[in-house]
Amino acid sequence: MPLSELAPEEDRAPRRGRRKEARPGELLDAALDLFVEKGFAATRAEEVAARAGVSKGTLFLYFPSKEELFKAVVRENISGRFAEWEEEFKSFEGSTADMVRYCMRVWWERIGSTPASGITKLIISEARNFPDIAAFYQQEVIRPANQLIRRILQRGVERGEFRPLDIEYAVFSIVAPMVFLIMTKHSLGACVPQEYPLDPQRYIDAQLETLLQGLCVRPAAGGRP
Amino acid sequence: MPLSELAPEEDRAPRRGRRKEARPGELLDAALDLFVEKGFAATRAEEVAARAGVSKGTLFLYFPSKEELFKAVVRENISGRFAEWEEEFKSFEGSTADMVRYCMRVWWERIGSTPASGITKLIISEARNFPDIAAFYQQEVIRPANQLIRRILQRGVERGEFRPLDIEYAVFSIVAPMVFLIMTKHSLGACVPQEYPLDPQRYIDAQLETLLQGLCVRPAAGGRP
Amino acid sequence: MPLSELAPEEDRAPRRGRRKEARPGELLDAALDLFVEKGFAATRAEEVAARAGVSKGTLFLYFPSKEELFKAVVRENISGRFAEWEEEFKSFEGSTADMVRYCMRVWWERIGSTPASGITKLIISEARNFPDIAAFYQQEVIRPANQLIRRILQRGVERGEFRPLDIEYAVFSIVAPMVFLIMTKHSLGACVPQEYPLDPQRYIDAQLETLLQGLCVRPAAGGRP
Amino acid sequence: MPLSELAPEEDRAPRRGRRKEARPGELLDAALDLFVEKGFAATRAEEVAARAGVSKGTLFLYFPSKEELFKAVVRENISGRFAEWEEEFKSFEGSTADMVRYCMRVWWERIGSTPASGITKLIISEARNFPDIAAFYQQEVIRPANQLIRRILQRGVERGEFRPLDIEYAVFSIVAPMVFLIMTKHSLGACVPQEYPLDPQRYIDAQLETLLQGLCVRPAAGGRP
DNA sequence: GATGAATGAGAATTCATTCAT
DNA sequence: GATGAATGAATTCTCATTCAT
Repeated sequence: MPLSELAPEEDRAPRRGRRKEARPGELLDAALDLFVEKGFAATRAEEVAARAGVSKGTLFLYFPSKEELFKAVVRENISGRFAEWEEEFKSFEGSTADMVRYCMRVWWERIGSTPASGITKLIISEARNFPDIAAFYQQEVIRPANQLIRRILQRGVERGEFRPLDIEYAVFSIVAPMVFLIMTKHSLGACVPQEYPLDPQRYIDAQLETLLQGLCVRPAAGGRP
Repeated sequence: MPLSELAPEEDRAPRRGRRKEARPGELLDAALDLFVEKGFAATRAEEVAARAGVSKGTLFLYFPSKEELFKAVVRENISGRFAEWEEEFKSFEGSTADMVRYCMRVWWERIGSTPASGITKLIISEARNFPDIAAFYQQEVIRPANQLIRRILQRGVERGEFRPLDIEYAVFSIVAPMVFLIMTKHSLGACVPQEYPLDPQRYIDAQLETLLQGLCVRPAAGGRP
Repeated sequence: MPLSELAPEEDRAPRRGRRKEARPGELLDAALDLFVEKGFAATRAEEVAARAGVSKGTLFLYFPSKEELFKAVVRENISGRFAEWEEEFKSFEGSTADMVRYCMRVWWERIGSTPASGITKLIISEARNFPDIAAFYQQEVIRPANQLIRRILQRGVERGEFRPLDIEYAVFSIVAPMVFLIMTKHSLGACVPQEYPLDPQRYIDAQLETLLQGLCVRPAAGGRP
Repeated sequence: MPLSELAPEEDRAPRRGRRKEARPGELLDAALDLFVEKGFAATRAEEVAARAGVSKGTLFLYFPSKEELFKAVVRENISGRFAEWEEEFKSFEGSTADMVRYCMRVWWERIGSTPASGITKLIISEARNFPDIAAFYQQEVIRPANQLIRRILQRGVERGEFRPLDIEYAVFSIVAPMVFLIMTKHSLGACVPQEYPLDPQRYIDAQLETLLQGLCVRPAAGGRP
């Protein structure tokens, strides 16, 4: 048995033949990056393949067309974690303000700061070229996300922590700053270095401060925001 | 005197034939629409020409390349109105909360609700393909806009109307909802009809409500903003 | 009678409306220059018009197509002077060597040094794209020219001035240096300045020297070269 | 051992399919032919591809643009054989007249009669559209060629075989007939069949006869040339 | 399975030619 | 007659996709 076979595959020079099962994933990662960076139309299939370390032909071995690759990228990066999050929130013990804080921070940790955040920019940029993908994303991500936030706001109002709200539209007070942060990160933030990137902690703190004071009932005096 | 003579010349210009003066504008309008809708790469030059009612060749008579057309679209739609707005705000008499309200509403009227709003989506989507245009836009639009808002917030804080703020980042509490509204309008909002479009008045009112309560000092008691 | 009419037309500012009858000629001159410089296909009709100081439309007013313009250029620059030259030579009194000298020098004066020399380069470059023009040129220019030279050589041989020659092919001993000089002038000579242009007098003298010694009978005795 | 194994590999290569090694050469050959025939501008890239038996796309796989193809054609057909020829001449034993004869005949065999001769017509026709290529050709081909001929003439003069010459310009007495023969072959000669083609042996013999008698010292006495 | 040479439909761009003014 | 805005056929070049190896 040659020594080379003892080393884990990826530790060896990955010149050729990496873990086979990993290829589609690497292609999807590369595709996400490039689609986010340049848009669907301006991304060349060969570039995706090159970044994934395979040849052009291999890309089409796993995905029948560039469009199918796009769909797979969206599917792959759709957070299917809403059920899990609903659970976390159902058993949440603290104040609703804390829920909102937790919500934004955990979102940043698990989504916003990861490459998956790019999917948001991608969908926004490409929605009108792929209306069915857009509808799918609306269905699978945006609607559940909004629903989750709506429940939080409802809880706040019901428990007398938040003032009466136009809940349907108040949702966007939470969503907009998150979307804005992502858009910034993936567009201007990636190419106008003297002004960006924003500091995400400071950004989220600043938004939360104003947001929560804006949502909470104004007490004779107020607890910490 | 026939009524028709009251109409400005260009309204009676021949639908086809010589109209050198009008062409570039029509092409820029068509291009803005299509670039916003499909992105730069996915928009065919011939489509732009067709939408402007001219032939492919005519487009290249006025713009030496598709890329120059893109740049011209951005240049054309850059709001050079910040000086004017600064003026309006300098002489503003009311409360700073009213300034913020005025700011968002007037923005919607003059920018958000017009086709020019598309430029924001366009820049965000294409920034990384056109970094110099992005830098230019940052310089000419974003920086002055942020500066304007920063001044408003400063005024609020200085006059004791707003609580102490991380002004640099508090700016985004005003910008984010506006950008989000535009993005919605130009992406999902244009292709997932069952959930959109948002009602802009209601949206702006809801955001202002939370935003202003979030910014203002908490009074012992307070009239609603 | 207005004063302006006294001045010769071309002396006045030729901003607009030059001598009408002159236009086709100016177009032909411009076209010859540009066709020689860049070739037929690489010359744009608008450039020809611009160099002639008229608009694109005017060009097509005088010549129904770019190809017809080309044909007119060739026709215009065809030396119809062979009859006249035949005459000159018929009554020529001196030695045949002097005829040859006279021939090359007069050719340089009347053709080689003028813009009309470009037609040779043009024909050589474009012959295969315009075989009928090539045939026409062969018929109208090359054949008579060769005929003229053939007669000179014949005279030299008949009078015992020249040695016996393969007259048909000896013609090229006179033609080749002239064609070469023109080709040099209009191609490399126009763009490799450190080696060119050749000095035409010196060139012609050098060629004549060798040529005539080569043609003349060797005075006393001589091994074949 | 089967005979077929003696044939070089590329002779047995499949007419279609993978032939990366052979493609550029085939394309260059096709391009040389067509550029010589029709000129650079009038030759369509697709035609070149078709003549090489491949598709449009394949051409651009090997050459990034039509202009680079042109440059490659010139580079490919530049005779790098001057060193070798210098060698042949250095060790030449016979008379200088024989050298001149050998020179023209060997030139016809190795260059003039091959497709590579087209490069001369190509350069002359396109020099002004590609001045840098022209300069390169001047540098790499014309200058060494002239140098070679200059040395021959010098040898003739030094050994008392040739009369005193304006060597710089006498070079053209050898070059001009060769260039003329090539130009004839590739332009009128290819499209006015009733007068052409010239018989190269007869042409070269006729030129040599006159040329050498013109160069050699006149044996006993001499009338003025 | 993987590759990359080859393909050809499609997009940007050019430019001869037309024609309303 | 002259103009130059407009046209669209023709051309260069790109790139998703195929397929022989």
